[in-house]
Amino acid sequence: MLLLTGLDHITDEELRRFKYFAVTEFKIARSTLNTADRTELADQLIQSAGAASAVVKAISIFQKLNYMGIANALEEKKKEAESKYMTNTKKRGTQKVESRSKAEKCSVASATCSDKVFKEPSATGVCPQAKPQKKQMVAEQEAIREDLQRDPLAVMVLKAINPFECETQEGRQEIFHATVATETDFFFVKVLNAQFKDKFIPKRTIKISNYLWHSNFMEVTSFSVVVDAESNHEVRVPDNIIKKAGKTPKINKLRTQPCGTIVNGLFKVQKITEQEDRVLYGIHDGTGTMEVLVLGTQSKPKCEEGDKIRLTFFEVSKNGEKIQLKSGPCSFFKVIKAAKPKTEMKSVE
DNA sequence: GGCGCGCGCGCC
DNA sequence: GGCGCGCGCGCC
Repeated sequence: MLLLTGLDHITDEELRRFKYFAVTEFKIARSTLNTADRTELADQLIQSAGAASAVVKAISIFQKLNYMGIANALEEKKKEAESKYMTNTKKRGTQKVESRSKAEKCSVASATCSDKVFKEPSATGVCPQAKPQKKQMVAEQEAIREDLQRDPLAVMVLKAINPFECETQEGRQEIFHATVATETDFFFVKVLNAQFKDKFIPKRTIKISNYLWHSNFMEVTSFSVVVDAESNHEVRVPDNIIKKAGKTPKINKLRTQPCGTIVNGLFKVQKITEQEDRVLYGIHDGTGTMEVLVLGTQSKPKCEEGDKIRLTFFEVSKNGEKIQLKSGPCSFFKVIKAAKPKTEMKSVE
């Protein structure tokens, strides 16, 4: 399962390079390797070297290919799995029930989970057919190297929106956004695997590890591990933080925020400018006005002056001297129609 | 010392 | 979650 998780995170081109090294590292015929897909490859590696040794060798290949993000993450997962195996072995027989319930709590997308995942790779939510663009992949690995947070962080879920389809580095997939908080802070989360939705239930405390920290938001990927916290380890979030987390920021405040700040909120529209591949919305509140740029809306939602727009995961962005809110690849945009004024009386006295 | 801004709280 | 009020702090 560890292997498969690692292999799922590389492109087809990288897979070919992996196989090139695998021929010498493992004693497998090149012809057999070449036709293997990710699942078959993982199977062959294990057949050839045994599960434990196959992981070690795979890590060494990832290191040779300089895919350090993946190598490190695999190494970490391996250690995790080993320590789990040790405790399970010790407890076996006396506390079998408890260890099983632990495994069940663990998400399907986690690499340390039951071999069910191994037999059904589609259940991991990672799309093996995806052909990410090379440049994006490099950027992603950079991010993994710099921002991968391995230590579990306990947070309380404040809010989670319904999953929706969006274009990511791994192709088109279901993602969702959430807001979570610790005792002292709240932050927004981008979850790139809709299977985690059943963990992101408001008021629940969850532990997230192997997530990416993007300076102003958290990114949970298929590589991350999300588990329910033990009932006696609940995070208690003060009311003022909960309230602040859900508030729409004031426009004058947004003007002072650095580029890249993630913005969620409900705004009143006063002007709409439609262009071919984009729509500009003029928004206002009691503190000022601002522009919202929504890119690439194939289906332009009908919006009129006076309606409101709900923005999720928009970014503060600079367009020349002008500060605006811009949609990113994973932004969510919704028009909320203004309440219709009471329809005209049919008969006037 | 006065004014203004920002934050927190409570009501709707 | 929006809105409005009040309080406290910092600057002139």
